[in-house]
Formats: sequence, structure tokens, C-alpha cells
Amino acid sequence: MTKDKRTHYCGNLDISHNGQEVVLMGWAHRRRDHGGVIFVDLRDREGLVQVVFNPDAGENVHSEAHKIRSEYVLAVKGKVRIRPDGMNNTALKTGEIEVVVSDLEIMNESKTPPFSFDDEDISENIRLKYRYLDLRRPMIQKNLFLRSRLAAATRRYFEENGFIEVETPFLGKSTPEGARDYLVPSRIYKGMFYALPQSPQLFKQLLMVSGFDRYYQIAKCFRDEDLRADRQPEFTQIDVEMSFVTEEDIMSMMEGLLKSIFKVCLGKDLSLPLPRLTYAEAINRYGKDNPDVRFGMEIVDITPIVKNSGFKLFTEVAASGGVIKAIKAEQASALSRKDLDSLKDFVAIYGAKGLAWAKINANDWTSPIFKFFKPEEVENIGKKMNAKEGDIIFFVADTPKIVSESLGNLRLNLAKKLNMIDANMLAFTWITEFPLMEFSETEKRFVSTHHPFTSPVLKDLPLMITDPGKVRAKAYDLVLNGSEIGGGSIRIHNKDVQSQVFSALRISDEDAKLKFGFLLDALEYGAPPHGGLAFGLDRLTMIITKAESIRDVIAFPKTQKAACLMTDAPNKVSIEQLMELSLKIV
RNA sequence: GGGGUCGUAGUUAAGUUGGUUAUAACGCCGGCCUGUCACGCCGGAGGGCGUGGGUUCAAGUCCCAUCGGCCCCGCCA
Repeated sequence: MTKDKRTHYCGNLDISHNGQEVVLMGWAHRRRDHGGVIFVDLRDREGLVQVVFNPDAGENVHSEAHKIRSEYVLAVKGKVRIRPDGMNNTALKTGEIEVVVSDLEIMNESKTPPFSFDDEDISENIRLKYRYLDLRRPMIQKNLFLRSRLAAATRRYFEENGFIEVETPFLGKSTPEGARDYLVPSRIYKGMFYALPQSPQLFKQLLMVSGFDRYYQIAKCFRDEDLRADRQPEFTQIDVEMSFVTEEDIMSMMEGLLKSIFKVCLGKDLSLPLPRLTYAEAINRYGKDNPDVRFGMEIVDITPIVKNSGFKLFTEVAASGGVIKAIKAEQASALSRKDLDSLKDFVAIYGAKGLAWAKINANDWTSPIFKFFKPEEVENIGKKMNAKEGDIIFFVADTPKIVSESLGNLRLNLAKKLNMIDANMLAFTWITEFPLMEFSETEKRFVSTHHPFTSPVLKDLPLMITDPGKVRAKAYDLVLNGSEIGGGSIRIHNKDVQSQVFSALRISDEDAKLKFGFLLDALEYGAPPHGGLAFGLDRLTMIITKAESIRDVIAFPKTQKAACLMTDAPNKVSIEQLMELSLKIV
């Protein structure tokens, strides 16, 4: 047995192997010991197959088989045969056959695993502590296999289209703007630090200056920010940059990539080009720049109808520059009075001070605010909302930002509650014409919406001084099912334009030179027009595998507090290590 | 930085208004069993309730603090 080589994967055997002698190696998934005959479900990465130990296989084999426990590592030699009549297991891919064992080797024993691999709801701290066992589960293995195929399809597509993969450094320079950097102390330069890249942004632009023309990389990126269900401190981007291109060129090249990926991973044919929305339109209709367009329930502005109504709260908001908007949940009788009231707490998360609702009846509303409106106002709202009996309308009155965020998120919340989302749908949307910068209340200055190297729409340049918030960017995001899966832009390749942008962002010449001097220098040596995009590989994989957490598509993820429960990273280091780096813990 | 939620045998959970030796299922261990596939039957072991304080005659049950998992807001160019 020790000299035998594996001939097949367990999960790949079928009727066509009937009569063949095979050698299998894998884990004992489950055993059913009848005293006489013993069945073991042998598992490897391809699946399960039932192996049978008959007493007449020989005394050694049979007594050895009695010792088998969960997750023992086995090598078996035996003959594939079609199962006896009526013994098929239709729940099993290999359920029509079984392997009658003639030789067995227990290659390794196993402690009893801390959890069952069949159980779906094991607490995540246990799963993450024993991640190597968690990764034995078929569900997670399936996700990682798919992730690998996605990456392979990506590389194939770019290689076929003349792109070159270039690796960029992990140890780089800390730059202002953007996310918090992960820092790495330098031993040689006391008191100085490298930063792990938030993305290879500047390097890929420099590669365009170098003349590579088409670059891609499947790159790890690091951001020291708080985590979410779809955010990890280290994540993977499909990073792309091209020279001598317009937004249209980049978007259509990327649509081609997605078409290949979805063909390879899901066997689906995307129809191109993908739909587009401008940023302004997305905010107006959906309240978010990453709208989920798998369902309707669009936001409607009713400010003009109610600004002079008898409802003081609405008129006051309108008078002070706010807006009143509404969404309509169709036939929402599933929502109880209690549900309606508790949604107030939900929109409060986004800063809304209240949430009004109205249940539409044949001739009136069931609503706490019904009494404030004249009959024609009620009618006009109903018309504007196209409301029918049984619908429920939700109103938020506040600043435009708070109204958009509250209703945008309420819309999603209601769609989930009312089961309005088709989980099998793929709804892509490009979001275009982003503002180049937005005013940051915390920093009291304009900050880049994307990054400071994004090209403005050139005809908007004069606004840079008069009204910076109105300048549009040559930037685009791609949204899939309400998740931002990628984004990019045409970059600035002209030093004067770059200076103008820096100055609008209140980054001084001196500071710019200090932080990005190398880029500014490079722009003076014949930088071609260029632009690119990056996709979040983890998020793409999440959507394709229908994973609810980014942790389910990453082999060794961190917890929400950015720790690894398996290795116990981060950890303390010795005083000697600190001294070598001239570091002191404060 | 903030809000919410959870933490009880290996695992998943139940534990009433605080009240004798803390339940169940699965798993585990032993025995029996030649066709099961969540095998079956009989028997058994296993935790003191995340941790530390406090209230009380009495604390998984109440209070405070603390640690950890998850979700969200802020943050994420």
C-alpha cells in the first residue's frame, strides 16, 4: 500500500469507473460501523465516495478499519462497483457506486475536530481559530476554487490583450490623503518608516510614463481602517492602467474582462455595454453612489408639493434649504405598525430626525401626518408617487445629504424585508461624472472624491477656483448589485493641471513636492495621457459565490478588530527587536 | 470614537418573576450489530455558565467593569 500512488479523486468517480481498481487518499468524513460491514465516506477536495470494508477483505484490513475515526487520513485500494439494487444514494454525486476495499493504510490519525464540517452555523471565533479545519469544509473550498478561476480568467484576458503584469513594491512611501497607512519601521534609517501600499496607484502611473502602455497586476493592498462585512485590512485588487486612452476605451476594455470572468465563473453571458448612470442621477434616484438597481422603489422629490402645506415640519425644512423626499413600498401590508415605528430608529443611524409614513387606503391615508394635509395635497402626493391602495409611502425631510442617505438605505432595508431582491440577478451600473472633490466638514477643506491624480473634465477647469465642488472628474465606478466592485479614472498627465488640483485641495507646492515630487517630476518627462481602473477581487468573488462575508472568500482573514485568531497576530515583540528599530512603546 | 447584538458541556442551543445535585440534541468513549449513508440499539463520561468585582440568605439569571465574536455609524483618496 505504501508504494501505491493515488489514481483518482474520490469525488470524481462514477459509473464509468465500474470494475476498475483505484487507489484513493483522503479523510474519513463519516463512518458507519455495522460490526460486520463497515462503510466510510472518504472525502477529498473533489467530494465524497463511499468505501466498503467487508469482513472477507482480510482480517488485517477489517480490524484496521474498526480503528477509523473522524478525519483520519486514509489510503485505500479497491474496486469500483455499481451499488447493489436499491442502495443508491441520490444525495451523493458518487451515490451510484462504491469502492470495495482490498487494502487500507491509516496514514495519520486525527484528534476529534472541534466542530462538525456539516454544521453550517458554527460561531466564527471557533472557525477562525481552527481556520485550517474550517477550510476543509466544501462550501469554503468551493469559494477558493472559484476565486482561483476568477484570477486565472483575469490573467488570461489581460495577456491576450497585450497587458504586462508588473509587480510593484510593498515597502513604499507614506503619503497624505486617503486611508490610514500600515507602517513598517526602517532598521537602517532610525525613526523612519515605510508604508504598505493602499494601492499601486502611483507606480502604475509611472509605468505609463515608462512606456509599458498596458499594465495589470493582481495586487495586495493595505488600509488601516475599521472593518466591515466587505472590508479587510489587506485585500486584493485587479489593478489596470492604459496609455493613450479615453474613459470609453477603459470602460469597454473592462467590460470585456467582466464578460470573460462571468463566462468562466458562472457560465453567464453579459450583454454589453453595461448600463450607466451619472453620479447626480444615482444620488437623486437611489440616494447612493452605489445603487442596487435590481429593484425599483426610486426616491421621489416632493418638496414642491409640500413646501407650502399645512405641515409645519415640512415647510420649515423646505424654507431652510432642506428637501422632502419619499419612497413607496408597494403592497407592503407585511409591515406592521410596530415595524413602521421601528424604522424611525433605522433612519436615525443616518442622521434623519424622523420618518413619516402613510399607508394608502381607498380614500385616505392611515398616517400620523394625514391630518396636516389638505385633500388636494394628499392627492398630489399620491399622484406624484403613483401610489395605489395598500402601498406605504415613507417621507424624510432634512438636508439633501441626510435625506439621500436615509432614504437610500431605507430603500435597501425595505427591499430585503419585503423580499424584493432577486438573488440570481446581476445588475451592473457604471457611475460616471463624479465630482472631482467634496468639501470635508471635518477637515474644513476640499478633498478628492477619488484621488488627487484624477483628471477633471477639462471644460470644468475654470470652476476650480470659483466653485470647486462643481468640477466633474473623468472618473467612473462600477457597481454590481449595490456593491462598488471597482473604480478608476483618467489621470492628470499635465503638470499645470496637477498643480491646480493640488492648490484646490490646499496642498502646498512645497508639500506636494515633498510627498509626490517623484510623480510631478515624471509628469515633466513626456507622460502620455493615461488612465485605469481597479476591481476589488474579493468583492467580485463574494458576489459570484453569494458569500455574505468577505471572510468567506479569503483563506486566512482577520476579525473585525483586525486580529488573526489562528496565529494570534498582531503580537508583542521583544525589547531587542524594538531596540534594533529604535522604537519605544508609549 | 460611537450604537447594537451575542458569549452556558467538544459543537449548537434551552434555562420562567434570582431558589435543591445546570437541561437537550449532535459529537465523544465502551459494548452489540454484515448494507448503512444524519446507520441502529444499550450503557457512560463531560461544563459550573467569557473574565473580575459587587448586590443578596441565595446569581447563567440583577448591577458595574473588562475581554472576545458579529453587524452598523464615523472612517475607508
